[in-house]
Amino acid sequence: MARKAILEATVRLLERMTLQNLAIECIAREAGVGKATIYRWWPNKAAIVIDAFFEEVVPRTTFEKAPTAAEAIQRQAVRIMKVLNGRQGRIVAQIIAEGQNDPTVLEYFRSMFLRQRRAAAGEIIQAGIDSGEFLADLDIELAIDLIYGPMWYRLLVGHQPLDRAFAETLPRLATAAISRQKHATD
Amino acid sequence: MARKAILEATVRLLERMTLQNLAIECIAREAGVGKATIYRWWPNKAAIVIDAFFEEVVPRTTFEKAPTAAEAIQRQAVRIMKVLNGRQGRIVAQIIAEGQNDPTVLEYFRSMFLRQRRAAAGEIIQAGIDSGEFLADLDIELAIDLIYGPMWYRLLVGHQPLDRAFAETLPRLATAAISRQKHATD
Amino acid sequence: MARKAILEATVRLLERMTLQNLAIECIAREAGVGKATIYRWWPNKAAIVIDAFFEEVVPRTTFEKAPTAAEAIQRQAVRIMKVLNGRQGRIVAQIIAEGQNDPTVLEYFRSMFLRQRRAAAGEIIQAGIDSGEFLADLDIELAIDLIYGPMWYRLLVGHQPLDRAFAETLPRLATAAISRQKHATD
Amino acid sequence: MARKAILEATVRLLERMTLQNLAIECIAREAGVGKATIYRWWPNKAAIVIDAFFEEVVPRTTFEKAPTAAEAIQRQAVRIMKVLNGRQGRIVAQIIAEGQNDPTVLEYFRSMFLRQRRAAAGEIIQAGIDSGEFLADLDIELAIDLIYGPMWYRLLVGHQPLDRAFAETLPRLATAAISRQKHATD
DNA sequence: CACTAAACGAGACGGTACGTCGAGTCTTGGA
DNA sequence: TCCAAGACTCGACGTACCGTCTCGTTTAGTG
Repeated sequence: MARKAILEATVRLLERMTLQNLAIECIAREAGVGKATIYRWWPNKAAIVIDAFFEEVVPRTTFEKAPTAAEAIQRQAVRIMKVLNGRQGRIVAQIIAEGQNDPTVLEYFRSMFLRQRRAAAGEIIQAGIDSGEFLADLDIELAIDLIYGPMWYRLLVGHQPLDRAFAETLPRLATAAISRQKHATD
Repeated sequence: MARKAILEATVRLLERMTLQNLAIECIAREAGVGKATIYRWWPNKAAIVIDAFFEEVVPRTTFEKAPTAAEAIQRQAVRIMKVLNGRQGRIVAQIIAEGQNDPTVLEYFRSMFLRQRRAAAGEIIQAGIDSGEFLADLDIELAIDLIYGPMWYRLLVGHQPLDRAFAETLPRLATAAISRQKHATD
Repeated sequence: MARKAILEATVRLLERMTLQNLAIECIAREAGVGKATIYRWWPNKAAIVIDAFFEEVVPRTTFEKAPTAAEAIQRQAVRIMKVLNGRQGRIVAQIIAEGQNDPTVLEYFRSMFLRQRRAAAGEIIQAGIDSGEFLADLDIELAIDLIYGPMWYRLLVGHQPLDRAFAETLPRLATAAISRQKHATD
Repeated sequence: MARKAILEATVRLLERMTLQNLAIECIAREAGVGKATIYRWWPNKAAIVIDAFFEEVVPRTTFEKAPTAAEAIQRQAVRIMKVLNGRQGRIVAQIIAEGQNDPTVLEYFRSMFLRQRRAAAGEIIQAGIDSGEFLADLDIELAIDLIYGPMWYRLLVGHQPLDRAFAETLPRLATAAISRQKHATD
């Protein structure tokens, strides 16, 4: 099957070059495949990369059990940050970059990557609300953005590192913001 | 001066097309200028756009006086969000996108745009710390990211709108997280 | 039978496009046939066209009786010219064009189309020689070329039209050249 | 100048391959030139070949002085046939072939190659008419076709060789057809 | 009458070339 | 002397067909 060869070639090439420089002709050559075959199956470069990325690279990082919702979030955040901090983070960043010029890329990225993760995070937060740990009238979407937004910000703008200190302090502050205790004193 | 004609042409063209599609040949034609002249003055497309953007477009949005630091942040956040939500937001997003493939673009963007804004925000937060409004041991950089990160996240990933509700709730939650009161009950 | 569908599709397509533009994929689609089936039966495009052309289109124009050989030639020339002057002429021209790059096409064309016609013309001329109408030592092949060459020349090069005046004057001059004495003294 | 390199490369390549197989990419590579440069100056392959052919290859074969018009034609015919019989003949044949699918090619060919030659031949014939050697009411265009048509016919259809016998007998017969009286009856 | 083998449609596949676009460099002619 | 104008090489784009090659699926012909 050509599909597999193409995705593997893409992964191989992404280790050496950026998505921007990654020509479709390059993938075709590396995979030993005709360009037409690629265009038959994918509408654009980013779609290939997203497929390649998520079929072969991404570990399906999920939330693990934890005593409190805040604790679960904390652990997940550390794990996600580790991923974003490496080569995979660079790839995701470039997919988002590509998406700024092509809304379908962004949509594809959201549906392949973001949706599940945000849904999972949403469940944890909902559980926290139900247990009285988090604010009752919390906007869940906003809560998720509060936790993960700063990570993406640093990943994409690069003004500060995605280091261990950040990985630990950020979710602590963010979960504090949405906890009931804080609301009582507000 | 050719420089001015080029920047003006760039601004004019950016109203009609994306940074990605904006060819240097296009700018040269629009400005009535030789391509070589452009290359003499700027290393790449994004540099032109950043110059054009910040010389002619961006209003130097600053913090206004407010009774509390939280209040000042709140107002500034609303104002920034309005900018990001329009055409200028799309341009900034595309500059950041360009930056994913070229670190110098990102660095140029940070030094031209981000640095001052973050410094200004930092001063407000520092004032809040000094007045006892915010946590004494606060990591200022992280505090700034907590406030603005979610905005950039939504701007760049587009999973949720940058609407009025978001503009008001986000800074409230974020400043709550860094306020002393919350720390006391934690 | 697929063969018939293919030839009919070819004829149909040739009414709309040139042989050059006639893709085998096109024929396959139009005929509702797999490409492999076409390749099973014909070595190349021109072979299909020649078959299609001679099975379905060409009327087997033959010489009719006439009082003199010159007269027979005259009538046949007029009839042939009429054929060459229309769509069929264009197709033949394109077959010959195709033949410039593939000798087998040319050979196939000669054996399918030219041979019989030249043989028939040769018989008439031979009869004219035998009857003393034409020169005794006449090179028959050359005589045929003298009569038909100018027609093909105009068909293929298009510098002058294949009109009625040409159709009548050409064979008169040509047969005069090969007659023992000139007919009209002009 | 790129133009020269392109034409030279074309000539070089035509010694190894047919016009049909001659890809523009090939010419560009051989000439060390960008494809765009070729497209800037020529509308299609055949136009390049025609230019290349007539700038660098074709000797400007002209009529030489001769005692009679028939004699002048005879000599010129032999010379032309020599040219058509070799590699140059193959190239011209392929240009005409190309022309069957693109009228502009044919027109370009006529204006670059045919026009002058036919005009020169026309002058000789006119001189023959004026001197009383040829028929007074002769259609000159047709006369030219009568002489050269058979050559092109053989060149393009290949049913008979363009040999010495043909080269000598053809113009003799053809000029006889247009003479006021037959010379020798041979 | 069932079974097999061929011929078949559909279309994926690796290729080659197409004609276009823009990048970034280099040359020229007029102001 | 400077610079617009634009020619130049280069490389990738996305498309069109090429001719080859599986795939099932008809469809005959034979056993």
